Amino acid sequence: MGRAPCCDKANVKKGPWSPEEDATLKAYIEANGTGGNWIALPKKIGLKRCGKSCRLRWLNYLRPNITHGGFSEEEDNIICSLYINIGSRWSIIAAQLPGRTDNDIKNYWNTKLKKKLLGKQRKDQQARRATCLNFKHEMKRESENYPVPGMVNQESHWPLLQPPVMPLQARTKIPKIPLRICLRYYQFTVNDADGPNDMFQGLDGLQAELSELIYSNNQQVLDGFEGFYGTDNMVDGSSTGTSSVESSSWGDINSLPYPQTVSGFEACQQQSIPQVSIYDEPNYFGPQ
DNA sequence: AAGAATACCAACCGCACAGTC
DNA sequence: TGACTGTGCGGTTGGTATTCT
Repeated sequence: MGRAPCCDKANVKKGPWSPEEDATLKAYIEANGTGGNWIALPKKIGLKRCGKSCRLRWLNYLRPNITHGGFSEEEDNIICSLYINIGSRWSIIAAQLPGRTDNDIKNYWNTKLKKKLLGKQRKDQQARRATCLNFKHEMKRESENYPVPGMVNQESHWPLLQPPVMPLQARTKIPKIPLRICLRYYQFTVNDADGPNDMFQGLDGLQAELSELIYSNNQQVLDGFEGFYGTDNMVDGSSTGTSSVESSSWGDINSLPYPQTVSGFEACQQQSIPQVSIYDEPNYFGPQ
């Protein structure tokens, strides 16, 4: 037996909201608030709408101080960085952009930003490939002149080719990392990227938890890439499921799996990210 | 000018979580 | 402790607008 539906589907209107419905809902909420019960609200004000639909309409459209469209470069960078670090947690990303809704950001990402980044990523990758090839040729010449004893497989020493943007379809299969950890990791990798980081000092439990989650997460990220792009871009055996990531430790930040995945977005990372203090946001650091 | 293809975005759906009883 | 319920979230859908051929 499934869960009872939240409303009587047969007697509920669907589709676009009329200006009258908008006005009714807006007027009521502005005067009385939601009353803490969205399910009961439409009945109370005579709207033939599902409570969830009312909530969505209010949050995404009727709520004061909503900005639609016209995303700035700075907002692009914030979205990009947060997406890379915490994935499709749109509500969290929206919380960092005053006036933006999660739905807006989600739509913006899916329709524009993703394509924009993919285009840039392709360009960057081509450039990197060219640089890498030149470097290989030089090294080859060098090694012919000065062979390195004991170096069997030089391939493993070439710089990593950065994987492209994670396809959404693949990402959806990734288990969610707890919010508390996502946010701290975001702070850790983005806000503190420039200097020595002591965020995890005294947080051994969190560190271990994150390490484990990031690792398992990354395995699936890699699997996703493999499936989507083939194994050509995979490096040092990661396509077989035994990546170098396995030996990642927190002792060396460069060995973290996420920054490797992330670093293809230098363009984003190098932009100055505002020091958003997620910790100040009561919604996110309530009792966890 | 018209039909097809693509882009955009509002809204829906279903799941997970948290609170309550 | 487990069932029930409201809420929030994220993925997806479908209608409309715009661009392309």
